[in-house]
Amino acid sequence: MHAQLRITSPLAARAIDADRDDLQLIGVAKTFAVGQQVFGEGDKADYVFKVVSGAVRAVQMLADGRRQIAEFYLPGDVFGIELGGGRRMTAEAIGDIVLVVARRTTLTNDAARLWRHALAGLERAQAHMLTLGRRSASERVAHFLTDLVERTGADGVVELPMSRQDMADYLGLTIETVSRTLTQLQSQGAIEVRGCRSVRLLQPAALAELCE
Amino acid sequence: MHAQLRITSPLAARAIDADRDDLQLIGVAKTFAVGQQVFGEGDKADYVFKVVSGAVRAVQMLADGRRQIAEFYLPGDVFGIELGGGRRMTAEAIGDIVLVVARRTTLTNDAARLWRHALAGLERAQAHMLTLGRRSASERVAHFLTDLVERTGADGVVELPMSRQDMADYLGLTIETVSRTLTQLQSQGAIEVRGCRSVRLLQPAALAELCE
DNA sequence: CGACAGGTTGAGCCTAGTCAATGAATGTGG
DNA sequence: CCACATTCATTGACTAGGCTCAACCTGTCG
Repeated sequence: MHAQLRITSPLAARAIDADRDDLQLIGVAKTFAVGQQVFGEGDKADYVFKVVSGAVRAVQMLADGRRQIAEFYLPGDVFGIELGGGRRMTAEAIGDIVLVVARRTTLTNDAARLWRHALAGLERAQAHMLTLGRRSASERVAHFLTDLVERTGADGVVELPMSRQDMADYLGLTIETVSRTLTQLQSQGAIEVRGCRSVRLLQPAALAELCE
Repeated sequence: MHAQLRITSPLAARAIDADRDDLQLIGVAKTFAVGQQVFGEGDKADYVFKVVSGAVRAVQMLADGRRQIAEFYLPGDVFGIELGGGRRMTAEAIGDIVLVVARRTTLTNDAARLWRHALAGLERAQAHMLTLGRRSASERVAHFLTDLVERTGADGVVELPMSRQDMADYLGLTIETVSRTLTQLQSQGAIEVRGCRSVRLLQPAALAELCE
């Protein structure tokens, strides 16, 4: 169940992260196909990753199949920083992706550079707890879209890399509720759903209001 | 709204954390009264804290009064590690507490020691997301009690430092649901509620089953 | 073009929330 | 020490938001 982390193309150009100021992640590029596991729960946490292209989901499962997505990682995001005790999440590719992979040990001297990524992750997790614990379905969806457009959105258009099921499992809802909520937001004129993987925000202010 | 962090008793014995191996937190002891704010949302994040006695809640609020408690900090827990951009939480004393307070700058050279605390916090936050997103009321309460007894419980008795409202806001429920769930678990013989601040776990196995 | 996975819509149900009343515990002043 | 006030917890009746189950639709790809 462990995705092979052996570098598949040792001759590939050694990828040095372009965003040096952010994280001098010296590693190698690696490609994963749709649905492929980057790492699984219980694996040794020897590597740290940075998304180059595509999106990754961090998944937790209950025995009966209930699923919670803790986070989506988009291009530029660093993930996989953990204590030694083994992965507590499964990370899977949503669509085909390219990551930069670096040994954790390589970065030990460089730990300060990972510091902010770890703390940023904590902050996002805590913010998401508020959503999961206290927000209504429409607030959750509005928050999700607003967050995505801030992270990736060109001129208010969000290209959703993930399925409805992924959205639902991230937001603590069902696919039906996500779908109904999108329809409802559309009929209110707040968004335009143009194909199920693309949403345009027509009234960002209306959505922002739902966020607070 | 910012709790005074000026040290109130400069002559107090300089507290060097007993748990050296864990975190060499060299700071001063400081006392807070019931409900007193340790720090508030927006404050500068200049200090790091460790709980000596009592319990602390980390609170997030929405404009309309909805409240989410991201975490409870119990004796031994370190909290308040954040990026520079200001507190995103309010931390409040539950009952009278004693903390050890250390300047963040004091610990910069010592950052590696805070590393594991930050990552442990991230892990706890991610685990809690699963609870908030995907578990039923009885599963949430069972999880909460099991967690507490692991962290503090002597022989299966949990002394709850927090009110029902705090529990509800941590679990993403209402006080009524928390209360009803406790009653229900009691009538199932899983727990014994002995006064509203003390619970004895009679069938930890039954609770553990609800946790997975 | 047909098949299939993924998405939407509808009907009914159920869990947890809301509103309200009662009960227990804690604190204060006479 | 007791009476009272106040806050917190429990219980009940009812409501509602989101879930379940099921049918239908859409888009994608061979």
